Amino acid sequence: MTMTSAEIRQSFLDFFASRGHTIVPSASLVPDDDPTLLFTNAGMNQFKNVFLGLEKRPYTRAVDTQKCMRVSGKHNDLEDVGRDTYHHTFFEMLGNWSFGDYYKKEAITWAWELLTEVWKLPRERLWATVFKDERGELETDAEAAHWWQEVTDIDSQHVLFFGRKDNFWEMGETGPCGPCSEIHFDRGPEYCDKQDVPGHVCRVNGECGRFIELWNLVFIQYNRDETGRLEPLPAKHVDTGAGFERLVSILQGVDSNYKTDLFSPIMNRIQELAGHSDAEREENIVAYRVIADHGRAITFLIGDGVLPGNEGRNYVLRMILRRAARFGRKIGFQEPFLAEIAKVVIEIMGPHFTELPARQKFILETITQEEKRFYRTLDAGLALLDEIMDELAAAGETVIPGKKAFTLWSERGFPLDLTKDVAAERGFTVDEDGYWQAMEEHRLISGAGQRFEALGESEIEVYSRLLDDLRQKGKLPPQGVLHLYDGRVDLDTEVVALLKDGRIVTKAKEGDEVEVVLASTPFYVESGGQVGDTGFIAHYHEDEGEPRWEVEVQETYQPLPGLIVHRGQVVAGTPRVGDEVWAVVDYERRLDIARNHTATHLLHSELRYVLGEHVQQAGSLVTPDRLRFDFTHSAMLTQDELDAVERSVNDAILANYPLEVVYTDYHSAVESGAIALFGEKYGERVRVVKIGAPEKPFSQELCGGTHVSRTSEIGLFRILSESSVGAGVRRIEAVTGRAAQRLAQSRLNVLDAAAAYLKCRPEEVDRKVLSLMGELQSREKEIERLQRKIAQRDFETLLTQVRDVGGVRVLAARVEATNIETLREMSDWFRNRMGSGVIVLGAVMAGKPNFVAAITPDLIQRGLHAGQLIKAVAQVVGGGGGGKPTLAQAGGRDVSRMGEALSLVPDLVARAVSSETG
RNA sequence: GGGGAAUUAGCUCAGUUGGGAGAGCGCGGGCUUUGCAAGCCUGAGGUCACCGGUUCGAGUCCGGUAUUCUCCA
Repeated sequence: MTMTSAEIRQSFLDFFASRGHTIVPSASLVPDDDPTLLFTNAGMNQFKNVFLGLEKRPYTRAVDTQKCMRVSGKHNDLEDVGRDTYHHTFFEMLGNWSFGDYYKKEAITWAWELLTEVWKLPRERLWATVFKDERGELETDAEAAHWWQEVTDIDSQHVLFFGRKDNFWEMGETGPCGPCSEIHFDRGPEYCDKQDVPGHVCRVNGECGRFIELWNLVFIQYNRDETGRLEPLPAKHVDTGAGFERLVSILQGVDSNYKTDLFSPIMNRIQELAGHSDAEREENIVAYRVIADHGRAITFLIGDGVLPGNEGRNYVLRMILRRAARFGRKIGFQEPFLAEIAKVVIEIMGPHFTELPARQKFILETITQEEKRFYRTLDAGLALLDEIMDELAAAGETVIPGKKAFTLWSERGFPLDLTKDVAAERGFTVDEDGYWQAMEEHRLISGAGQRFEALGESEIEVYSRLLDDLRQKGKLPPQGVLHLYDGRVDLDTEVVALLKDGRIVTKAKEGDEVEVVLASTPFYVESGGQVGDTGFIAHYHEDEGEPRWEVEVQETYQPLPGLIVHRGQVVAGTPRVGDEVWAVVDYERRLDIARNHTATHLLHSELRYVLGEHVQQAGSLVTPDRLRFDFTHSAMLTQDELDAVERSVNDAILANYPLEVVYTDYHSAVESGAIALFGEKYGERVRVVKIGAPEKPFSQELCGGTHVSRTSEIGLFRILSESSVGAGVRRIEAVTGRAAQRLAQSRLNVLDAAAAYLKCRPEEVDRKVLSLMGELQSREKEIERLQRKIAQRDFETLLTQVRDVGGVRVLAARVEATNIETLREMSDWFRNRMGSGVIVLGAVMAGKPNFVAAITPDLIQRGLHAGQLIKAVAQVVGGGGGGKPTLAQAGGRDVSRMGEALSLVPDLVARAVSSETG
């Protein structure tokens, strides 16, 4: 009786739960607070700070299945996915963890027990590896080897020793590390894919597919310092990882991950959609695998709040999605189909990863939208490719240069295989060598940019040591600084630490910039988009009205969980560690922030009501002055929509809904309909802010921020702007309360003033302005008409100055004109009237001389050229010019010599004409 | 983080050594038709993304910024 994948996952979690482990939910695929990492790529990511000793958890034993993505680097290459049966972009990593609790004995015992007794894998097919340094520098892991023999009934011949590459695990250049012990499974000789290689012998850590690694038990016992030395750790940890998909394939007895029940429903759905026979499915198996694998990846990524975009992780998502779409096209899909694949993924994985069904509509819409975008770029690329081929065909070529093909790819995202296909239809080929050469050049130029830079660890270490120290001395409770911001704005407490210029000090003096750590604090710490509080920390002596010392707090932040730091300036006295203080928040400012924050929730709720449930928060900023709310929506909001949203928010304010804050656990909160945000990390206990009647809340969100107690306190809500942040994300900025009142007042004052100037009622200002603008426009036209009339009159008198130069009618004159267009127009009249001739007109515009020269086409053949003519004229006034043979213009600097310049024209014409005849 | 491309009328886009800002669709008015689809005539609509530089002169050349697209890491 084979187990389903869901049963296997659950049995893993249950097995360790029954041995004192806390079942921990998978962390998001988007690592928070770790800029060195594009995606969560291993089970230990979320515990990294625990291993580093920077963070404490309420448990010492944990078990989980972690969502992981590997798209580049040593572990995986996107291009390989689909070619074999076991590489994936998205996968689950099962793990059990000990944080300074049990160690090698238990880890080995339980792993063996689970594999052989619960999952009933035959022990004769299991192998274990243990660390033995090939350089002899590090200690052999005799302890692990001992326990393998002692607590398991593994065949003693099946315990092997391997060196650093396979059995020593390090997190990075420095940090926690240690030996590991791997468990391998022998799938049998029929799985060997190297049988035709001479001299090949199947073995553990060999080249072939017969032995595969099932489970890695890492024993963290050292810390590697900057000099590369290994220091034994006081607390030893266990970090294990078992690739879930591979495990399922073994337990279900299939030879490919894609044949497990994690993938086969997806593969079947692809076949159904494509209308393929079984033979056709086998022919296109690589495409099937790619679509199935990538389908899972994109579903989970979007489920964790990643949107397709053009940089960083957003770009990776787009790349994976488009790769899947491309393979889909290859096997015959003509329109977006990936949402159908995602539906199956959600069906399979939804029961355990509940964020998927909760976000289903959004996930599917996002996928289809991006797929459509991709089809559009393909269309654009096709048009461009056609153009390129047209040009080549005209030149008698049939090979598309590699560089052109690469440009299609790098600028339009148009893939090479498609270029080849389309080219072949018209009998063209592609210079692939040139393509790869261009790709290499591009890679060198753009890939030379540095990688992500690691954060300054030293700063963190100062805080980390400080926090440990304060806890040990009992200055702070185990959970750290008490954060008592909820519902209060002041409290009495004690200074437990002071920092100046990043160093721990015992006192500070007036004027110093300091960081103050208090035993408890009423200051809200920047979080969830809400800015931190400002205010004062002051030390009073009994019965004295004035404080002995006072610090003006400008910023509060949390460098580590449990540690809250107030940064500010000492405005009076000398603060000392140990002083009793009164910490008080700037109340008015806190209230302004609360108004904006509550209004943000109302806005979120109304946007979903007005625009639809696809609206998801994509970011927010709440300050005392204004609020900014980013959300997913594909189109610009119309004025009607904005009006509707603004009106509904104000209606909700007027309804004077009460607010209620409740603490509950994450799952029941989400189940009762509370909105949780993408990419946010929530603990088990969450804070829910409900607006409206408690039994039927108007809005409920998981939120740690500060709020008003009834909506009417918000006052007025007014949208300032609506704009775009990126593809599919819009931004609304708005004000409330005092800021809205100030805005309304100043706007109305301006309106009143405008009405007074216009001598009309404020309600009529827009109409009045429109009619004035209309009038202004018609007057401008009238002026233009009159100017033309004057010009025409001047032109008539000019005609009397036409001279005959060698049989050519020539007119050179200075006129009054305010723009170059008038000069051109006059030259048109001249040409129309004379039929044949040369005209050069000059006028002063903005204090500088300008010229236009025009020559009728018949005279061009006699060697005349307006451009050359005017160049010579302009030289006299210190300028230059040029143009076409028939029409040219020029400018200069010296107004006083304009007459002289124009007087040259007859001679110049005469010379040009005579050189032609002579 | 880096490379490349794009940004011109409400929309889709032309604009080739720097020298008259254009087309199609859409919109307004008029004509034709029994009516409709349409056709004909005519009109309005532009800070050529923004800022700076070169030049007598910049949609066009150079530098920077913003936004969008795209590739590499």
